Amino acid sequence: LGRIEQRLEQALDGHGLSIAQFDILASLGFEEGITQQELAERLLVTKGNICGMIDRMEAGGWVERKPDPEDRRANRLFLTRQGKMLLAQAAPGQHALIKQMMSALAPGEIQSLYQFLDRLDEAAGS
Amino acid sequence: LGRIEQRLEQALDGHGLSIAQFDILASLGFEEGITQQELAERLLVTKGNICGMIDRMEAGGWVERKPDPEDRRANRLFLTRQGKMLLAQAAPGQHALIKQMMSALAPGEIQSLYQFLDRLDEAAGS
DNA sequence: AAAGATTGACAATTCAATCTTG
DNA sequence: CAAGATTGAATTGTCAATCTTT
Repeated sequence: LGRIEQRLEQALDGHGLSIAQFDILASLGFEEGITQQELAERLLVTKGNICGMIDRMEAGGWVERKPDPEDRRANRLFLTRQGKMLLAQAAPGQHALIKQMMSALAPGEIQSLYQFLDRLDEAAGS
Repeated sequence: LGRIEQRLEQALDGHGLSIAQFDILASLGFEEGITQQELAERLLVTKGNICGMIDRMEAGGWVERKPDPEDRRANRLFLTRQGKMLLAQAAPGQHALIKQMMSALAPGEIQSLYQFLDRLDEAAGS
């Protein structure tokens, strides 16, 4: 399974992005203005991890923390114009790659694959 | 797929082992006396990673570096008695878990699953 | 006290550079 | 020079502790 990740990684490398960074850009592209805590839940990582990731990506000029006007504890996260441009450039390649790799399986096979993985995951949760 | 790894991780946690450490113990249990470079190839990680892992595991008293008598550049890796005991304690639980999770699929389904994953991996390698 | 964020210490990983030996 | 190992910096991740705000 490593080659799949490697391929996605390699495609992002041309844009100067890691997979983790792309995931954050894509998440914020889908719903802007969420808090760091919410982003951590979406991506199934810890608050501490998100905090560090956002630190670097804010320094890189791709995302912005804006104070929540109604809760002074919280930051709301937004893409900068640069971040939106970068996402627009990188996302099509990722989607194309996934589509291309998925085309190695027939639609019914994809469904079976997901079902098998779900059942394995289910068996693990006990 | 995260729950599967989590479950294996959790079972190892009781023995004070991480998955990466267990992989090294299991590798050396299977073929002792290999070099760090060889171990890196088996586990598909870098020499630098193995070097650090062995540093910590040697400090923990689980593995030993012994100088290769015929090539003064190389270290040969061995399990200590403690390492062998730890592996003997931890391995059955891992095997049982994998067997249990795999039992969620019929034999033919397992074969199909591997075939699908192989084909995805194949499609990625281009 | 609980929630949101930050920080610090550590593990595991990569890569590039270096040192020693062959 | 190439091979084996080590080291240093960087990223991504965890967890626990802390600080501010609710």
